[in-house]
Amino acid sequence: MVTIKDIAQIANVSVSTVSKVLNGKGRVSEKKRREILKIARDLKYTPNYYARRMSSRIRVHTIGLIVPDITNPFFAKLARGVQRVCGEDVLVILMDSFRDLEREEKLIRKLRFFGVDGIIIGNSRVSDDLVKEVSQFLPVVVFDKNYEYKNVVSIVLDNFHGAYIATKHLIDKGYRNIVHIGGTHELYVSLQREEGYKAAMKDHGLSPRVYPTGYDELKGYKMMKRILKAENVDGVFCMNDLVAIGAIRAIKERGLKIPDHIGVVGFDNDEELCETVSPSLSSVHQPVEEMGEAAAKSLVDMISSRIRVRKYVFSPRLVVRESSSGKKG
Amino acid sequence: MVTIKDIAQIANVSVSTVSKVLNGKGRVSEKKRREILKIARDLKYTPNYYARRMSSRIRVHTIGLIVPDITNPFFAKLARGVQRVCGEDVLVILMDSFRDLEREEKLIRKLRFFGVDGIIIGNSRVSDDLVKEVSQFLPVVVFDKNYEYKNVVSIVLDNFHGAYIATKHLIDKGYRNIVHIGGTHELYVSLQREEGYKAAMKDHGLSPRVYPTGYDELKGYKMMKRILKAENVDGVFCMNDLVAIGAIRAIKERGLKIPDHIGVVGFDNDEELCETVSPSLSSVHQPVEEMGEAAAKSLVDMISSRIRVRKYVFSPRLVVRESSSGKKG
DNA sequence: TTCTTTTGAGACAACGTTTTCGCAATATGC
DNA sequence: GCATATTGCGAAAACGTTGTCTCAAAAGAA
Repeated sequence: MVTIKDIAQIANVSVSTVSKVLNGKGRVSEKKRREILKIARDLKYTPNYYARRMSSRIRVHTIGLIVPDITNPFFAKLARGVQRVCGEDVLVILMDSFRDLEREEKLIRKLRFFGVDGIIIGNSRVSDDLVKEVSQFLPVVVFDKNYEYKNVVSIVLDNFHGAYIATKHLIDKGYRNIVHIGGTHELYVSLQREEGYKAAMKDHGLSPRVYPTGYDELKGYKMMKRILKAENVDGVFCMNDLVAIGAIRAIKERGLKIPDHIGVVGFDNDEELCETVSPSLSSVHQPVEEMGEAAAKSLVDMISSRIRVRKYVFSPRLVVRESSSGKKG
Repeated sequence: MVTIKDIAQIANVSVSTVSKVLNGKGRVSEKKRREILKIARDLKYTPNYYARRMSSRIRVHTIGLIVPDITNPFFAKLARGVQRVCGEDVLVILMDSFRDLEREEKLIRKLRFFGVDGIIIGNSRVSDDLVKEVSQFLPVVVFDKNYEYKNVVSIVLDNFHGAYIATKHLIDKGYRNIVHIGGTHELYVSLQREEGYKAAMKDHGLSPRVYPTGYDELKGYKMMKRILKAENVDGVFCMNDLVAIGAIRAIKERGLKIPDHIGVVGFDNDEELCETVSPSLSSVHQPVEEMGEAAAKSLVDMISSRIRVRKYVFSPRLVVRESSSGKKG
């Protein structure tokens, strides 16, 4: 590798002079400046980041982003948002923990070991202890959860509101017997969505019925099948799109029409999924990319210890498609 | 930050001794060893990666992975594969170029600037010049393209074979008037898939008909519409799943039944997509994760200058679903 | 006891930069 | 022509490690 020394030797100057020229600092004569620049170019010199980082105040920030599953469009979008704000001076190290919490812990330590300047944790299931520990050393951004630790910023979606507008939309479209297929409450968001649903139902004089289950297509399918057997339903608000897709399958199998007999609304608005399924699925959209952007920005703010916001709250909006376009008959 | 010096001071020893203990090298008395280890733990010492990397032979490798769109399941899976092989001693820096070739170039330079030890380029549209330039400094892995440069490894899928078995499958299922909705040939793979299709058709005494278009759902939809107007078709082999989804939409709109009247097969086997669309879509599966794994492994091999393979060829397999289950009537 | 070997530990250079300081040489002001 | 200000450049320390080399002390062999 060609170093600053090599350049200095060829140009017959000291390393300090070369460094000054390369960084545009200090005073160097125009003549030498040109000469040194030319040599550097000819030699295809690239500064050694590691050395540079050692000797000076860092000017380039590295931030680590850990997601439980990069294959999940939600996290892919998050990653996009984070990367979008990162110009020349920020490097994002993206890591996939494969939904394995133990691996996630390891990765976080690995990031620390590799000397990142801050960490964004995409998984809301991460343990509080870990967040506490890491935030002692580095600024941290987390999602969907509030922390009171210094050095931690929370980015949350107003899940309550999202669930509320989704439910209200079904009511407005004429559906009345609306159930909610929700999650078990180990995910904080599932609780919030449930509450939003309940509030909307109550505000309109309807009685809420919640069916907790898991978060994937199969869980949604099975639960919907059970519900159809058990009671009279004409509307379903699901805690996410996957569950909704499962529910749709169950409803179709039963010979019922969507949206004529039953209206369905999901959550997350995974476009690919929502547009592909038939009928296309209405869903609550999270501004995921924007949330990722906010995460990166606030992390950089913390790193350079500028103003610090403790919490960002984003508002969801409803994307209406065929699956909830109104009851008939 | 706590450094080795701090530990040395507290333990009343020299930095060299601390370093030896921490690295398990050299001879240190059991008593001091314990003492130093304890202090390091209490102080939550983390070695400075940058300093370490400067002074010694590197033991930890960083590899950069650039993908055009992390939101695309294909590249997300690739990223998974790459990350799967990376244990303690390898760090993956994943970057999304947002389908912007200029940005991609910048990112590659950025990676070089950040001192990665090798680069995996996920985008087969990358310019040859860039690959050439980068490979002068770093080992590079590319996909779907062959290079003769030293320091470059190619990982390719046998697209010809994939297209061949997909087409043959349609023929075996009783379809005869099979068309191919392909890509424009700026993507090398599109050419290969087209050739595979043609070969299968000719081998069975059928005449191939190729309709080149783009790579997304809308392009597939429009082209299929045109085809249905223009000629008598009972089978479609599409260059990817997105195009196939578009074709399915056009076919359904026309009032034709899949697979009864027309059989459809896609390429890439994006499970989420293929299983969600109705009828579910048969598709040629690429072992993407395995390819990512191979990429990472061979890159690490090159970095540590062990044996070097110039090219890896992977075989696709067909996943049969409803959309091609046989012609009726 | 005396000589040799082993053990434990510190001093110091090196890695490639940046940055501060000092000092000549030149330019400026009177 | 002298004092002062400015400019151009290099020497050297520092960043946190690792690794080599040296050396004293302890242990072993005679």
